[in-house]
Amino acid sequence: MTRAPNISRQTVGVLAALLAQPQAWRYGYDLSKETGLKSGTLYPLLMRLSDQGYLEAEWRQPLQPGRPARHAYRLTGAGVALARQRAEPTPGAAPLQPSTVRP
Amino acid sequence: MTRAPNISRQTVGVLAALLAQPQAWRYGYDLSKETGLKSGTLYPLLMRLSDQGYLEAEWRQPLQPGRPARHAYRLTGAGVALARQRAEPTPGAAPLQPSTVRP
DNA sequence: ACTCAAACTCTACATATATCGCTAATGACG
DNA sequence: CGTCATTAGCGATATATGTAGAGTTTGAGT
Repeated sequence: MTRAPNISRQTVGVLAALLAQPQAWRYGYDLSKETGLKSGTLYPLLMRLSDQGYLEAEWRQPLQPGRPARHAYRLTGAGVALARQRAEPTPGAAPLQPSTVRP
Repeated sequence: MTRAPNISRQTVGVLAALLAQPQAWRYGYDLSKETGLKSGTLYPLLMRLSDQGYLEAEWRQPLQPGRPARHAYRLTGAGVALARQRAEPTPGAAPLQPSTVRP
């Protein structure tokens, strides 16, 4: 391993958005508008987190025909833990060693 | 009525494309590439012809999730007749009165 | 400090359909 | 010929997700 995964500003932003309502299913399109990320950044990011077990993903049928189906995402238990770790750097806590941050 | 419907170059182009294989179901996206028409021109046109009974339309589920469903179109009997009328101006035939062109 | 490779971002493009608002073409009628 | 209503075209934008390839960032090891 030459680099810690899931620590980028963009990833942290998505985790924070998901952590705001940890049990809600969120759509990629809505997350992209909320975080300002473009599809080429966001969707690979969501797929990575999903592959790593931090998100669960589900397809939803479109309400209107002619619109694409929607991919819904939600944090798993591990995802909530990761998001808390990244989103709340525990300001007054014990000095955080760099290696602590990596899973 | 102040103007004859379905006589524009664009409409005739679509009718000609459909007439090439009169019983095949064709997708809007493919027709747009074949005829060079942009979506803002093509889809309203297809919907008009469909509303007027010249086309039958059917939704097809996408092969991959995440892609939009496809709207398939095919000429009806009336559609074939209209397309022949428009596509083959019968060069040596009797002089075509303007009113003949209107349905 | 320097190199190296994995992890990641970003622009552009592709898939498909549809609506909105302004403009242009058409042809009947005066 | 000019006016006027109807019909249609067209660019822009929206809905949603995804891939490709080039480039950047990061941190471990030297």
